[in-house]
Amino acid sequence: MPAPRRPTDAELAILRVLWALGAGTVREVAVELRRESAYTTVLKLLQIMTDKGLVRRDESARTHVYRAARSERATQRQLVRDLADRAFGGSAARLALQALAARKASPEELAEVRGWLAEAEREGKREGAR
Amino acid sequence: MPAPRRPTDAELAILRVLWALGAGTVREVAVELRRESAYTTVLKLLQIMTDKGLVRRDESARTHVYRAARSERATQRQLVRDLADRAFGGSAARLALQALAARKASPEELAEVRGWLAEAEREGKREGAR
DNA sequence: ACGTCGCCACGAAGTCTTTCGTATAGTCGC
DNA sequence: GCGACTATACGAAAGACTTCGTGGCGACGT
Repeated sequence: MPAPRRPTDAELAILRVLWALGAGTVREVAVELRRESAYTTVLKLLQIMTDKGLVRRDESARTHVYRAARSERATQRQLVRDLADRAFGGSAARLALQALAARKASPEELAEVRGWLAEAEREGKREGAR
Repeated sequence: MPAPRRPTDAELAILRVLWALGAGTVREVAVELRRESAYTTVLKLLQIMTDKGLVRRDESARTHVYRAARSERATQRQLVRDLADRAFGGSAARLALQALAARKASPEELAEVRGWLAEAEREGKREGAR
C-alpha cells in the first residue's frame, strides 16, 4: 500500500451512501444520488475507488456489491487530521474550537463535549500529580 | 462576488505564508516555501489567486505586494463548514468531537473548550427557562 | 431462439490543479 | 549604452477529477 490518499468530493459522496447502506450495488448507490450523477458515472467512480482501495467489491454474484474499505470514523479522522495540517498548523484542538464556534450544538452534542472535557481533565490531573 | 470557492492545497500553503507575513512579494513567499516550489510556480499561483479573489495585489511598485483577501479565521471557518457538510452530515459539533479525539490538547486549549462549554450551557439554560 | 433489458468494462472528453520554461521588460552600476 | 539581475506575463505540459457514451455479455420472458 503506497499511501492512503484523501478521498475526493465525489468519492466521499459515494462513501457516505455506502456507510449508510452498509453495502450496496451500483444501482442502489446511483439511486441514492439520483439527482447528482448518471449510473455509469457512479459505476466508473466505484471502479476507480476499488483500484484505490477505498471500497471492496464482492464479485461472486453477477451484480457486484460494494462496501467501504475503511469505517466512517476512520475516514473522518483522516480528513480531520488532513485539514488540521493544511489549515490549522497541525493543531486538531484549534480546529475543534473553530468548529465549535461555527454553529450551535444540540444538547446531546453538548453532553458529549462535557464528557470529553471531564475525561481530558482527569488525565491532565493524573499527569500533573506525577 | 460570485461564490467563494474553497482554496486548493497549493493555494492554502501560500495563504498560510501570507497570513504569517501579513503581506509579501512573490520572492518572499517563494523563499518561505523554498523546498516546495520554484519561483515562477508561486508567481503563477498568486496570479491565479488574484483572479479568483483569494488575494489582493498592490501594483503601485514594480515589485507587487500581495495580501490575503480573507482572514485566516474566516477561511478556517469556511473550510470547517465545508468539511462538516461533506463528511459529518453538516454537524460541526460532531466534527469538533472527532478533532478533540484525534490528539491531545494543551492546557490552554482545554481551558478554551471549558470556556466555550460554559457559554453554551448558559445559553441553553436561558432558552430552556423561557 | 430471440429480443429486451440490466450489468460491467473501457475509452474519451472537459475541466481543474500544479508545475515550470521561456519571453519580455524595468533597473542599477559602470 | 551594456550587461547582469531583477521582475511579471504567458503558454504548455502533466496529472487528477468527473462526466458520460458505447460496446459487449449474460439473463429472462415469451
